[in-house]
Parts: sequence; structure tokens; C-alpha cells
Amino acid sequence: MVSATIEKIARHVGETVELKGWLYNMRESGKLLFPQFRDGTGIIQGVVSAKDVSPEVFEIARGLSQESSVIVQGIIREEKRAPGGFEISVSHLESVQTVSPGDPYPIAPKEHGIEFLLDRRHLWLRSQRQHAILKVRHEVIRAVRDYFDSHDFTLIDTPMFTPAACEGTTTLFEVDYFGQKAYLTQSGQLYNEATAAAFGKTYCFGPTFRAEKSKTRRHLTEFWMVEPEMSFARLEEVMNLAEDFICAIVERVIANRRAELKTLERNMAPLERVQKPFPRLHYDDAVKLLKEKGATFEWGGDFGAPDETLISENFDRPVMVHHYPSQVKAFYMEPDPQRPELACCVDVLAPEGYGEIIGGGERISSYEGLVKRIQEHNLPPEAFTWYLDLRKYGSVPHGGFGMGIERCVAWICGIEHLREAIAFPRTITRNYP
RNA sequence: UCCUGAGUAGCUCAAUGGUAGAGCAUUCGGCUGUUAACCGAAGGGUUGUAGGUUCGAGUCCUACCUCAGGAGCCA
Repeated sequence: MVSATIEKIARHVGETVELKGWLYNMRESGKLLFPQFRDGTGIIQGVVSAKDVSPEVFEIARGLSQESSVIVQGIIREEKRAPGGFEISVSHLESVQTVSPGDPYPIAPKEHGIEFLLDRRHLWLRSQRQHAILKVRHEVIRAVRDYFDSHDFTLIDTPMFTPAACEGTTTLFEVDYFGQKAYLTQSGQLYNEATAAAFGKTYCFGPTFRAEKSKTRRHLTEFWMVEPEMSFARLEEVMNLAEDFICAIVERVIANRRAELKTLERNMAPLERVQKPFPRLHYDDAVKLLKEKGATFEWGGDFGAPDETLISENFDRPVMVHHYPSQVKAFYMEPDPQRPELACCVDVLAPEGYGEIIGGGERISSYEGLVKRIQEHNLPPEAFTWYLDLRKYGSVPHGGFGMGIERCVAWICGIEHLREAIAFPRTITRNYP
């Protein structure tokens, strides 16, 4: 007996194969059953005819409830009437575990509320839409790794436990570290600066944690971030990298995950327009643009979500906004030599209202400059001794950026909420399942 | 933390202050090409919690709880 997967079922037309999976749904019509099977790679309709199988097998098939696990044997046929275009004519069927009708699978093929679904996220992952999103996520992550691996970056992952903040301590998760205070990382960037000085070009990729009390579709308390860092790089090179990187990811997902994007009913036109060069907008000009659009915005502030949408809707592809005022950015941003009140930084705003997916820039390379900033931000200097060392022993201009994986996936999938872009989302109100 | 909205059957939702309802799901019956199949029947309720107003509260009032959307902050 040939074992087959639904994803590659087309190559088995005419053959009798064995499928191992679960009952996705079933329609029945008297002595004819139409079970739909899924195996993790796809969904295929089966047909069980009472005249073609033993009465015992027919009864087992008829008694299957949604998500019962099964092993099915049958001939694969092309069948226009079947969703997906292929069908398995079941000759034998074995139930591995039949879901009890007294406690049926809770996620029926109909609409459900979000709280109900999130409480059953461990089961919700089996549905087509969630499956498609997580397949895209996997493709994005593969593209990210392939991109950096093939551009001479070395992967060096950074710690989750850290002794101090990169930004404010209010947004840090504090943990007890054998009697001492430690914090879950918000970013691997400071460590990336050390590894970049050791290896030239590096990146880290892992979960990050923010204890922000944000209750919006754009926030998770635990999210995955990829952060490249380059020695001897200026803002210009950071922007070039961000642009090339995003194009590579989008191109790769379009090439390999078209079926999933179709399942998600993603409008492909805006994705296909993601080509170099991206528009580059100086902060001054972004403020000017906001004022032209009638927004009440004062120079010097950071953009809120509605501001980002107003800016990005003027462009048909991601837009790079650079040179924000230092006061709204992290302490380690390199000041612009011509205008020290501005930081050599860049945010990449995704189109279609998805907002910031990348933030980055050039880091301060001078020892004195960094000490001054640490003081201004009231950060504990002893925690940054090692970080300051990087400015004492062969300091160079360097920079990089961070990209939030879930924001990128949500944008590419065209989904409303970040919580669907990760298998088990952690938000301010959710730490289960 | 603030603003707005919502909690009724397993799920999604109805119900002028006057007998608690439908569809889906489940069970039983019917149907040999179904497409969220369809047709018939059955079971299924402390209306988020605690008070209050009223002859009478799912409905009105107060407090609290939970969730959702948004703001601030951020990727």
C-alpha cells in the first residue's frame, strides 16, 4: 500500500493509497457519504458508497464525528465535483480514535467569536485559515534565514534573560533570577552590537517580551523579532538592507505560498507592487505631509497609528521614514552630525494601514556620546559597562534594524489581528492555552 | 491607565417591562453526487455576578467581573 499526503495527491491518480489524518467534515446522502479528510498538508473529499464497502466499514464511516482520527485506503481520482479537484474512493477505513458524540469537537464549521476560538487555539490551528497563515509564517521565517545566511550574516542568538533595559523598565517583564532581578529581553540589539564587532555582520532571531499594556490588534506581549546588525554601516546601508530584505521576503512568499494567500483571500496586487526602490521620506517631510492631510501634529512628536496610516496611504509600497527627532527614539541612536536633534534612524511603514514593521538605524559609536545618553535617560550605568566597552575597543560606525515577524506575517496575509500570526498568542489578557 | 461597546442553549444570535426563541452542533429517522447539503423529529436555559425599582425584569437603575475595539506606547 502506497502512503500518500494530500498535498501531493495529484501524482497518485489511479493508484490505491493510504491516507492518515482526521475527519474535517462530512456530508451524507443515504447510502453515500462524503467525508472530507485533512492530514496536515491539505484537505481531500472522500466518497464512501454502501455498495462498494462492507456494511461494517460503512457503519464505521457513518459514525465518524468531526476531527476523529482515521486511516483511509482508496483509489485517487480526478473529480470535478469535489472541492480541490481530486477525490478518494474509499475502499477501507479504520478509525484510530472516534470523537465522542457526547463531547463533540467544539469548533464547528461555522462562525465563532474570537474569545471562544482563542480559548481553543490548540484546536483552532486545525482550521484552514489558521493553517494557511502559519504556513505563510513558516515561509517568511525561512526567507528571513535564507536571506541573511546568503548575504554573509552569521546567526548568533542573544539571551532572553537580561540584567537591564534597552528602553524603559515599565515595559519589562521582571523575573526572579536566584534572588536577583532579571528581565525578559525586549530586543537582542545591544548584544548584536557586540557580535557584529566580532563577526562583521550578524543577526539574531527569537522571541522578545514587552509588558506594555497595549490592547490593540497590533500588539502582543511575546513576539518574534529578527535583528540584523552590521559593522561599518551607515544609515544609508541600513535602509538599503531593509528595502532589499523586505522585497526578498515578499517575493518568496508570493512564489511559494500562492495557494495559502488565495485561501486567505489576499489581494495580490499590493504585494506584487513591493519592489525596489521604496520611497524615502525625511521626518520633516512626513510632518509636512501630515499637516497637508489636515492632521493636527506638532513637529517633534512620534507618529501614532492613525498618523502612520495617513503617511503610508500616499504610497503604493512600503515607505521608509528617516531622521526622527532623537527625543522620541531609543537612547542608543546616533545623532545626525548636521542636525544633532535628529537621529540617524529609519522606520519602515507597511502599506494598507499595517504600520511599522521595521525600526532601526545607526548606533552611537562614540564613548562620550553614549555615556551622556545613558545619563540623560537615567539608566543604571553599571549595567552598561560591557556595552560601553564596545566604544572603547575599536569602535566603528554600525547599525541595523529589527523586524517584527508577526507584523510582517499579518501584513503579507492581509489579516486583521496579530494574534492570528502566531500559534499561541500572548496578549495582555491571554496566557492560555 | 483612559474612552466606547458587548455578555441569553455547546456555538452564532433574536426576544414593546407581561409564557425563554431560531439557525448551526448533538441524537434518531429519510435520501446514491453532496458543496457551511437538504427534509422530519427529539433533547438542550440559575439570561456574567450581586443588589435595587416594579404586581411582574433578559429588558430599567447601581456596583462589580469578563471580553472586544480604540487611545497612549511600541515591532
